Amino acid sequence: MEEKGISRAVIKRLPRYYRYLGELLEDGVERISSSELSERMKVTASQIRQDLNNFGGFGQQGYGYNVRYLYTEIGKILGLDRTHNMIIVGAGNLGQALANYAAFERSGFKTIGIFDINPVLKGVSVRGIPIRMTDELPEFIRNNNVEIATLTLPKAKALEMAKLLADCGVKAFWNFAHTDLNLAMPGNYIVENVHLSESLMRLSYNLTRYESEHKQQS
Amino acid sequence: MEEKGISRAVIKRLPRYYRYLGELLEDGVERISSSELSERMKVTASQIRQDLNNFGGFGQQGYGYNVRYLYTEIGKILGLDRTHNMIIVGAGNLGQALANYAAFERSGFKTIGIFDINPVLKGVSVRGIPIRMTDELPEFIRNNNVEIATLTLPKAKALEMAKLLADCGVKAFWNFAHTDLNLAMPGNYIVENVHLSESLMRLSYNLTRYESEHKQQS
DNA sequence: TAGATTGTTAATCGATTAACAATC
DNA sequence: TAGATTGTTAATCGATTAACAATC
Repeated sequence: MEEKGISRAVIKRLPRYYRYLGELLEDGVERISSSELSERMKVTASQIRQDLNNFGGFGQQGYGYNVRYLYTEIGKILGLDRTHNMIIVGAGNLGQALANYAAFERSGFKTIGIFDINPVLKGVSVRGIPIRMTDELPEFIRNNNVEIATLTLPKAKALEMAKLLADCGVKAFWNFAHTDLNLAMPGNYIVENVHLSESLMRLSYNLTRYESEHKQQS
Repeated sequence: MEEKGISRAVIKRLPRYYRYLGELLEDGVERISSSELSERMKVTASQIRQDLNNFGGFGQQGYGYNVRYLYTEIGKILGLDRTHNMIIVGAGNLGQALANYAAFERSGFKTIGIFDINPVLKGVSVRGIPIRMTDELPEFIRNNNVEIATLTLPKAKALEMAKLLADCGVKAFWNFAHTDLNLAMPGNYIVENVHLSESLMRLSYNLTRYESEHKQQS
């Protein structure tokens, strides 16, 4: 099961396969063929088979794929077969919303700390987790196995904070700040950017096109 | 300036150009060449020129691009030259966090209503906007020009709600529910999915690969 | 065995990069 | 004018789809 040189496009699709397989599992479906799955997901059966075969032969000729097995295997590939300790840096609205979102925990992403610079928030609890001051970060990371740092702080402070965290040994960043952290970080780190405003702009682009095509409006 | 058949890949990059140009503008940079911009953004100059030329010749040979002009033009393409009225359906943590996020408003996305089914939230205000009950939605949409509906509600209720909103005339959906709304909606609608859990899984995938490559850990 | 469906190779398509003539 | 840099065509690269032999 040597995985190397898997294309970004394939990786991007994996979580979606995982979601669909989870739903099939909930529905009690035991087996599924690539063509059945392709119909549900609106992708080609060819693509499904190509994608999965990057990681190994999970199917069986003449039968298809066992849903539970495939679900489990994709889960392993995605690293969902174990717990990842996460901290949230920036306890504003978005940071607190993410901390409150229990579904991540079910997938193994455990929020073990929330940090902010605002002294007003000191000691305030979110889902049982007290908000700590950012100056406590180095010690906290030393005493806890922090794998992922979620950055929900203003762009101006995000890079500096990421560098500090990197120095403390954090390897992975889930970045909500409006900046390309991956380009600015010296060294080898995992950065996943979530740029909500860019998502909204794409929506706006498509809406604008749509409206100019259907201008039967008043 | 006929725009048609612009590839999804190009559209995905547009907001990023817009962001970088905005920063250049803030820094007082007047003109920039594709090669200078390519260095900052870590893409090829060729790609920048190709991308921009999908929409028109914004540059000048021997000079480059005027930052302010290009910024404005891309803004127009993205539909940021006017206001878009938005409602948020689902006033949980994420819905409230998005409502509180003032930066969207600066880009022209104006939250004019927040809705939930939970009677406890009735009348609670978020950034001056009272949370209304979802049964008021049809009338609200009739009386207000609602272009975009942000869906921050559980997956189980998202599709039903989207259909109701569509019937009321809402054309665009910013969907945070864990479901592929675009595939499930009958008819022609604009759907932009934000699947945070899938983003986190991609992070986890990359982290897992990274750790298995650097297993000098205890 | 016959039928079904995978795994995989080959063909196609689309997106990115390179090159350069046009032109400011 | 000479130098710079675009706009655009051509070449390359990578990703998707089609086809089919392998095999359950």
